[in-house]
Amino acid sequence: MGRRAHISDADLLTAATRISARLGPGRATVADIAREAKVPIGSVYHRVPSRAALMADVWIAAAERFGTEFLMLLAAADKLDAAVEVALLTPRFTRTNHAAGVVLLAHRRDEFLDDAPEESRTRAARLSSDLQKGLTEAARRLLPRDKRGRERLAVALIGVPYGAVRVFLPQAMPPVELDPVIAAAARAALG
Amino acid sequence: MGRRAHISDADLLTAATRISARLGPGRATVADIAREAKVPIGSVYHRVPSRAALMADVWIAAAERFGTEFLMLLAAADKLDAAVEVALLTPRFTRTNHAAGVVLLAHRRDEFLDDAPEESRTRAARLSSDLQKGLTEAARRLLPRDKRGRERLAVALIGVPYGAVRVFLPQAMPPVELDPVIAAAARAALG
DNA sequence: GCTAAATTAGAATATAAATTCTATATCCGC
DNA sequence: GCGGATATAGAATTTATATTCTAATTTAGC
Repeated sequence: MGRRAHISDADLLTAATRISARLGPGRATVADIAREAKVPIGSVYHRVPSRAALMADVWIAAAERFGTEFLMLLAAADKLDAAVEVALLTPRFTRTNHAAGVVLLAHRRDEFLDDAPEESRTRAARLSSDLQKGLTEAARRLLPRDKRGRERLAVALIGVPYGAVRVFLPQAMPPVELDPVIAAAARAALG
Repeated sequence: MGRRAHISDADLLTAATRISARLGPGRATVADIAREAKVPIGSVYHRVPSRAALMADVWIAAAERFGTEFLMLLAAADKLDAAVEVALLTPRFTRTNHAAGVVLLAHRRDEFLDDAPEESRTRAARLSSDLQKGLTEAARRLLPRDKRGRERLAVALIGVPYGAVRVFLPQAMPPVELDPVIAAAARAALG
């Protein structure tokens, strides 16, 4: 077999997520991440081919977790009022997964993906296109009259909660009192 | 007197604003900015003491332009419906000043200020505190019953339009059809 | 207990970009 | 038209980090 690792790959990803949430992906150095994970710098390069690949993994892991839930809820929404519930995923996810929430909401996707290897880019592109598809389909169902239905849905279910939560991130947690405000705003944005 | 400069300080700031809007402040190199401004690298250092100070200036200039208008409108708002108009400043400002809008909305304040010299930090802190003061005062006037009035106002007039516009930035322009959606959402968020 | 595999460990090297330095050009008032 | 002031110009240096390299450990199976 060989020597067993101090930490798992998941632990490294968690450390990288925490550090890049705190400092932003551009300022998260490999040394910072290694320190947070309590492994030497060299060990990091046994797990991942490059800092850029690790950063991409951080974003992809966070986006996958959020996206899966989002699309599940969205697909199940049969009425506009049910769609409004989807908008509440953003503050809820952020409370449960603060670091991943900060990665997705307080930083930019491109900061994580700019130097990413091709494979990571492909996975990230797939996530984005899945989201677009989900929105398009939901718009056809929920806003059949609206020519710009998908855009409206994106603004109401992603943009509005995103902006509301951003008022508090990255330092603070979005308070629970925010949720009804988001719901009301999203509902109004849906027309 | 001495040799006259090829470009003005304002031109340099404009170039820095454009480049950092496009690449993000972390990836905007002095060489990139010098090229955009059509001056040699060395000349940049005749104008500003450091890259960090220039980046701080970029953010401060954008925030000052936006903040002044925002606070003026907010101070003049005497009813909730007038406050809703304030929320529309964000998409309008972004259309008129795309680069400055992207600086303020698609990047993070801290990315511009992290390494800033003390003087820039102080100016930036003043801008933030002016905004807080304006919001507090407006909350007292417009939402006297609401214990979290300032927070609510921040979410409705900053967070909501910010999130809505972010759906389109940095590549696209927020379409004019977005404005009524923002107005409706902001109005709803105000309760 | 020995050996090969897998990992820790961190020093050495490479790289990219900020900053500084040295020279050169232009301008204005005299 | 001369001299100090100010800017251009870009090469040289420094600095901060990513990446690579060489050893030294630890483990499982023989």
